Amino acid sequence: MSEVYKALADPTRRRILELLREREMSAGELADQFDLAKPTLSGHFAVLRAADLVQSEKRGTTITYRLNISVLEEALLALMNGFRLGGKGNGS
Amino acid sequence: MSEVYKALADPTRRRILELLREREMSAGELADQFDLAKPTLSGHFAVLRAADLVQSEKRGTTITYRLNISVLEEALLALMNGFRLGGKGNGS
DNA sequence: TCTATATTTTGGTGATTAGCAAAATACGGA
DNA sequence: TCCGTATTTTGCTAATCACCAAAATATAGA
Repeated sequence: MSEVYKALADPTRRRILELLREREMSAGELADQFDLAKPTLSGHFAVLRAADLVQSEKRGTTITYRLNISVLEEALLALMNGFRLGGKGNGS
Repeated sequence: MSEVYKALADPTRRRILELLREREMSAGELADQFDLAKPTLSGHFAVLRAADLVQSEKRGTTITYRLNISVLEEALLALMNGFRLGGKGNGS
């Protein structure tokens, strides 16, 4: 669970997650959105995978990444609840 | 704003925030809750202050830390909204 | 002014991290 | 099997980070 926070700490990774919110994308497509070398992005993907924030599917020579929205949601809700932050009302 | 995520990435700092949710505490009181040297905690306080997640008030020789709940709440809500995560319904 | 207490600042170390180039892997097609 | 494309792995460097001991700062009280 702590891996989620670590994953979110990096701005590039947050941007990757935002991009994946719109639609799933291949590793190469994602890499094109950044001014970074592909191995660098590949490392970021690995961190996001380790945190289970994204799922990957390999088709042919291409790897498609998809946002694992439930993990992100649970992590943020856990944090909100940990601090008794209800926002729009948490029903308690 | 990005400093908030960095601040939340460390488990010791998250624990400090949880402790401050219960009640405000002095630097020394907080330090006693951890198995870490005081300068280490002092560094964590500085990170939390830089992120504006805590406020400090000096009275005599003692510095009292208090949770800045609104900053934490705004940061988490911003993240939730950024990912269109409503949780219990975001009224849109 | 001297001492004790509370806290931060300084200076240093070891671990982790983000970045890159180059090499390796995996796959599809000729 | 050989080639080209997509992606990851490896090996490295520079920067950041958590941690500590020791020194510095600030305040209260004798």
